[in-house]
Amino acid sequence: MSDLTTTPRRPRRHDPGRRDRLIDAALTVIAERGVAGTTHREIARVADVPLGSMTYHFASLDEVLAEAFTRHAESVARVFDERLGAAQDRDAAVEAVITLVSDDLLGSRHDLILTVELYVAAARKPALKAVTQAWMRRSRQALERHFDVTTARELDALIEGLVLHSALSTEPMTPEQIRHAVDRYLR
Amino acid sequence: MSDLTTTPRRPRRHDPGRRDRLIDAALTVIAERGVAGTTHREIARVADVPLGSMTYHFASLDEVLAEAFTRHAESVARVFDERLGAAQDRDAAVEAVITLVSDDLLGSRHDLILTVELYVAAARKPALKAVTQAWMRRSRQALERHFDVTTARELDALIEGLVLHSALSTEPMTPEQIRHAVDRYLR
DNA sequence: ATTGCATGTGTACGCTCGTACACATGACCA
DNA sequence: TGGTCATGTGTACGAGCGTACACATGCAAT
Repeated sequence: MSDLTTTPRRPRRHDPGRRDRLIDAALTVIAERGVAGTTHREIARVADVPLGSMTYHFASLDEVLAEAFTRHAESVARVFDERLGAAQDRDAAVEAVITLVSDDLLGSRHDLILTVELYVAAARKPALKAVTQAWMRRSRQALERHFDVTTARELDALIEGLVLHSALSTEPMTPEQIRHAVDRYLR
Repeated sequence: MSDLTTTPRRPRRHDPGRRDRLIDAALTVIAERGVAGTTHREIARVADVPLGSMTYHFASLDEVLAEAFTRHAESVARVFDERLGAAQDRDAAVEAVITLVSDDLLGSRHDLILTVELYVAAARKPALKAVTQAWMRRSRQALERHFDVTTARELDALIEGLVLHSALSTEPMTPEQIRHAVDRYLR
């Protein structure tokens, strides 16, 4: 018992990669409390670092948000690329889309919420609008490896709708229902 | 010049329907600044009433949000009902859906933003989740007047996707593109 | 071994916010 | 016409926020 009267002053030091951990912590906070509830103090608490560390690593809270959402978009886009890149023909691509929606997109409530949070945040902050648009362009290009331009765009919209609709409903669509919707549209 | 030294003390009185005006002002503020930027003070400024008037008419800020979003959902749902109710056969219903998306939903950027804002807010506040779910149920029932249950649900998702996709893109889909997507799915 | 400097830490400042609450006033009813 | 009270108004308070900044510390280069 030595820290009851004086401030403890943490001994912690030498934490390489802390900046990365802070970005991950930011994503956790955004998913749990929303962008509105995301503060320097809350991120620091989750990452278990002092408040001062935030202002050292980031110039502003907007910078944190931009880096966090960029990481999220990159992560989802990579899965998109991989699934569609592995498909050899159109039928396989259709299966890839079904798996993508059922497993990858609807499988993680965390990612789902992050996506919607990004959408509204992008409506106000230009830096985030750029992130979403780059993401959209990339996923549409991935679809164009197997489908014509018009189909790719429409399919992209359908995917968006299926995901969002499921996310907000009390009874999310089952994999069978997803398959039915995609099949009906593509075959 | 008599109000430079002392507080002006507004003479205003007798403003029936002020509560309604405040709810409308809240919708304006939400659309312009987002739920996060919606405060008692900002709503009061837009409606040109003193701050104290907010706490008189509403028990909390959440109550304001709930009433505002309920009004928004009701307003959109009514248009939905009207368009589909007027359709006499399936072909007319398809046209109604196309008009609905192209004109009503995509026509108003104001309403579009309100809808997305409602979606994320509903993820945190149970009262708002109830609002979105009642809304979804109602629009699906409107579609079921002309389409079978499965088609109605899938069509609802497609509409959601088309709207959201257009809302976030730099180049929103044209009415022709909307028509093409809906036609492909329904005919 | 010394020291410079990137990294890490604690705290203070000014601001805006939701909410509470005391006071004003005029429409309506007896 | 006089009084009541729902409605309208101004202001204060405590909390949480972003950010700035002075101080600590140990790795690396000399």
